Amino acid sequence: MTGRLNPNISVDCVVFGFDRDCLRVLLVEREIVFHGDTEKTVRDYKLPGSLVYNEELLKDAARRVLHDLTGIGGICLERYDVLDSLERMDNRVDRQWLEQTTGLSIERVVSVAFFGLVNLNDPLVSKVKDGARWMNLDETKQLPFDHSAIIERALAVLQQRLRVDATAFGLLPEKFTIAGLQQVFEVIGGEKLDSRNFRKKLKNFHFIVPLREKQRNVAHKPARLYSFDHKRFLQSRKSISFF
Amino acid sequence: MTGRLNPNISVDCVVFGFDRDCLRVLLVEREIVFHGDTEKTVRDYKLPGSLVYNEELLKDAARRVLHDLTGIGGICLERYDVLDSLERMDNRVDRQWLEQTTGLSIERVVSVAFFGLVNLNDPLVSKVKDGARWMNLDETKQLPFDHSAIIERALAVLQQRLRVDATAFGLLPEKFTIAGLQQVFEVIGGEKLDSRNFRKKLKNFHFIVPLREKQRNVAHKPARLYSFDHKRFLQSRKSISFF
DNA sequence: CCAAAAGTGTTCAACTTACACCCATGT
DNA sequence: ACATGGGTGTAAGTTGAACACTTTTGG
Repeated sequence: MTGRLNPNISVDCVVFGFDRDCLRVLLVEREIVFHGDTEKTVRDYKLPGSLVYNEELLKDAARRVLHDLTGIGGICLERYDVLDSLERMDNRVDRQWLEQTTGLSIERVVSVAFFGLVNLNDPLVSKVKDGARWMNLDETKQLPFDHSAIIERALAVLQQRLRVDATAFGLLPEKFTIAGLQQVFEVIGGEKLDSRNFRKKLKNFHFIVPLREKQRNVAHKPARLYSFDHKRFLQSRKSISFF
Repeated sequence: MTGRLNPNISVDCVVFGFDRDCLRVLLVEREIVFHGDTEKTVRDYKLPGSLVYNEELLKDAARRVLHDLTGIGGICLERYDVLDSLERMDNRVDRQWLEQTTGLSIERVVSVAFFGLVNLNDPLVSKVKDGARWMNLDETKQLPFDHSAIIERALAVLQQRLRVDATAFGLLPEKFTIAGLQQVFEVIGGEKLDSRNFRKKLKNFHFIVPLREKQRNVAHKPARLYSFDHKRFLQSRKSISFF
């Protein structure tokens, strides 16, 4: 991307990482150098975000910024919020940091928030640039600024999507077990589900197709494997809701 | 509001007007003067919208712009979308019009969309400035640019809100009939409802309180009047969904 | 007495929730 | 043989949809 950065429009990304039995959020370390009587450096973690180019769609900007700051690419991002409070930049820290890193003079920044979801078992994604870090969701309750609230809202929207989307299957291997699928819903939904009722529900969903194969080398009754049929999913898309 | 307009950020408002048995949308006439071989003036209707001041929250901007362009004030607006396509201003007409009316040079404009809902029987709202017009929803399917789609999305969000909110009661007088309430849901939802099932559902909602009063001077069995108890509504807010 | 809208109940199908035991494998 | 997670069925309650007739008033 070339062209000029727009000093008034930014994007912020909340990327959730599914990690078997917990959810994480991708943050980037920020270094702020204060030039006072004595020079002082402060480090903290923030959501990856930055200004947008004039010729750039917001969703493209979100992907670019995410890739530049964390090294992660090729993921789906969905817009879900707009941050326009006047105090966001009042803190001077954020503004100063932005001015330092962009070389622009910053007055008003309206930020558009995106969220996405990846599988942390995928090595393409679990390894991030220096300075980026997957923080456990539980530890994000006390982030600076409004970032904790931004994450909380993103999670709520993600949970909605999960009920209606094929999102969940993006986190699973080609061949997966019902228990594996259930775990996705449990971790993201944040609550245990009854496996009998869960399976009963899936009976209606013909886009989840049983294979002849089973697990091997597990120290218990091996589970049947299933695959996700995207074509059938689109056909039956009308009236589906998980849970 | 004083200060400087930000040339990169605008708001657009979709205001629905409930008119007994139909829905309308508030549009403003726009006049574009082309300076060609012969001077030509073109008029069309657009959603009320304009640039935002640097010191202004988006929701305040939306209220201000709406009031300035249409004369309507004091209504609730909810943010529901962001319009960032690069072609929006490609048309040259929109850009030229904006530059004419704001005196700014326009490069990139990201617009944040709001919607609201008013009662057209309320005379404070049914009378609008010259150049503004309540257009029947059915007639908005062929508006220029992406405005028809913007309205369609706004309607979808409004319909969701209606199921969960106290929105409907804002359109009714202090004392209303069940049939009146049902009509709100029918007009906005765009479908007839079964009155037996509708009443049955309301039985659970103790924030709709029956009065001793009845209608008078109607040429049929007079209906009982009800009132909306906002306190009780907030208490029972947990698990409510109309329909 | 007529027109017009108000008001009222039942049945059926579909879905949700809660709950406990046997099964197939690896060690 | 045992530990581990896989897999199954039923009963009770709730919800949503369909459907027709009697009541009360004004004219």
